[in-house]
Amino acid sequence: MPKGNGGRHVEIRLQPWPKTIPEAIETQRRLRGRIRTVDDAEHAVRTVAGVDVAYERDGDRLAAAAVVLDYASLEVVETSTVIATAEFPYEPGLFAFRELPALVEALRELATTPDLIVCDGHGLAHPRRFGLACHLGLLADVPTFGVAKTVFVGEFVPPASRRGAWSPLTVGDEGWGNGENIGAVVRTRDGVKPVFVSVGHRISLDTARAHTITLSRHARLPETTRRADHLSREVLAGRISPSVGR
DNA sequence: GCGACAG
DNA sequence: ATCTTGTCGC
Repeated sequence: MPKGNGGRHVEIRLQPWPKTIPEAIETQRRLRGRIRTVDDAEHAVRTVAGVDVAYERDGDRLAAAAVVLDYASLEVVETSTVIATAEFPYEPGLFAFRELPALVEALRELATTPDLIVCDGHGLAHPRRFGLACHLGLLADVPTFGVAKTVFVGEFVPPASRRGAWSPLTVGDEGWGNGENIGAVVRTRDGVKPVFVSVGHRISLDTARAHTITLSRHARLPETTRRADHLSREVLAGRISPSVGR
């Protein structure tokens, strides 16, 4: 019965977490088939969470933050932060294996299960169609999508300069419109650089794009990632104590 | 072979 | 991601 709302805690298990590049790639290939790119039957989104990780310039300490907002007011409802150590090197295409352990820890500490999670990075717009947003969506079994600041894979035509304008992000398209659509290049504010939106899990691209516009009411990036980004940096800097770790 | 490469 | 001053514009 507790689907989305009213749920108690985000339940996630990491199972044997990959330690090597080959293992990580194999894990993505094994899990990508489970991704669902359609909206859930129930649409109501009352709470939305943003997640992000801040890194120490030298050393391997990191701070992960999960911020839950009330979708309608964009007011903070709850936050959770974790100080941890980076166990996986940054590798383009495998960056979920570096950030997810800490993010999952932070999500577990939340008292409520958000109806949606917005990730800082790509979902399907990934070399193997399994970016961080897809991976987190599957592990948490919560609707997710990613909003990245730069393109990773795919081609696109710059969208018009007005807020709301967008163009498809495609791959395998040599100019004849026969490629596959892996995301959307969205202009969240008039005249700013566009962001790259792609589905994570249990959501459609159209819905993810609509949420991106709604959540980017005050800036180029969604309020969710802005809040999570800021909080993770404050915790890493020691100006705010983490709810987990020390 | 060479360069590119989410954060 | 992180390192960095000033600067242009609403």
